[in-house]
Amino acid sequence: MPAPAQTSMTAVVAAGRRILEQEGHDGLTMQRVATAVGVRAPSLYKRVADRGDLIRLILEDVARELTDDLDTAATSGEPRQDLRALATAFRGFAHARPAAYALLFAPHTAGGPRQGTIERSSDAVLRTAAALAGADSALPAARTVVAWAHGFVSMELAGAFRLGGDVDEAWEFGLRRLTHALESSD
Amino acid sequence: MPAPAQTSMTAVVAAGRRILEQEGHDGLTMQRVATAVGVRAPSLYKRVADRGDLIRLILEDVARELTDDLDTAATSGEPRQDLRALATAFRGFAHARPAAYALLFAPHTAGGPRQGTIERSSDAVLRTAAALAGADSALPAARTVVAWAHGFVSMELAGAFRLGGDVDEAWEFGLRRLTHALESSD
DNA sequence: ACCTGAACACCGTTCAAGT
DNA sequence: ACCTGAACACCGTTCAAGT
Repeated sequence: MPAPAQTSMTAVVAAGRRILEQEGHDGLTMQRVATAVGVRAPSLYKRVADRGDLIRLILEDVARELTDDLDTAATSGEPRQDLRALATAFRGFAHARPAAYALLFAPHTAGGPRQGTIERSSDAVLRTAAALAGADSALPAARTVVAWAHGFVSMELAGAFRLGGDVDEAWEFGLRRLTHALESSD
Repeated sequence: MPAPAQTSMTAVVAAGRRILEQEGHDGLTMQRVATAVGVRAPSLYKRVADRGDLIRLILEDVARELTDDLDTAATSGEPRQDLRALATAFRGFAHARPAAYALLFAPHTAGGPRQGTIERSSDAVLRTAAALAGADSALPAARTVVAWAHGFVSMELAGAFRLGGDVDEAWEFGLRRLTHALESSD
């Protein structure tokens, strides 16, 4: 006689995301997730392989959301404006979901996101980089701007800017100079 | 009758660094450190307050080492060459000690490095940034280049560059363009 | 088919007892 | 003064037993 399902993979992942953001990576325990969806911890193993698998599923979910934000942002058709919109959306996402963001760029113990997820998330940035720096330099140009944006935001979130000064001003400075740097040929 | 000391804070921190690099952050357990220095786990609490404190001590040690590397690198007096040397030293450190590097830029649960450590580590980059971008823009310019370098290296170490292409070429591209971008006034 | 309690092998940390 | 075993409150995970 089958026992009725009390939860679902979708609910488990959603609860995981909520707990990740509220309690941090270390607070994301199987027991807490289980309680949140109304079962005991062992039952979670009917939905996910293990904690690493749950984290990977959360990761895919977060990546999809960031990709949607970026795709929505880069629509002006004017490359410099698109780059600014992409950077702003990127930073906004990180500020709104710091723990999810950190997870996205953390070294992945178990495989990380699937290749398709990576490609889809890179698309808008690559298009804008190509428009600014030329098709031949699109990949290194995209890597330069993403490296800058990720480095800036992750240092900001980690509290690494501790010499005073205006952090927003440094962001604007970097964005302005980088935009210019990608445009100019060397 | 005092029991003879079997270890020291210095030895505990050194063992911690070795284990961190070999076993990763999660493998850095009190039990493993204790075994490495020849005592049982409870004895470590005579040397460090708790695991967070041990991590903070390791962090200070790692920061001092990176700072020394950077100070040694930026000595040519020619700003563009110094920037290249700083970037190369920074990336080299991260490649040689990936786990220590990740710790350095991770959000710090317990306080993080002391302010003096931060200031000393920023010095060489700030001087070079001032020489390139002018004293008024030194801080945002330094933040831009460190954000780029950290973002690049951390993505590289996390395996986030998964669209093929030459990663070294992207590093060179970014360094060249950024150097130029910091020099040009806006 | 899914859920559960019990169990196992780990953690970090505390503390009384030894020397 | 430092070291130790025992203990506590947690983890993730497995599994036999329930429905």
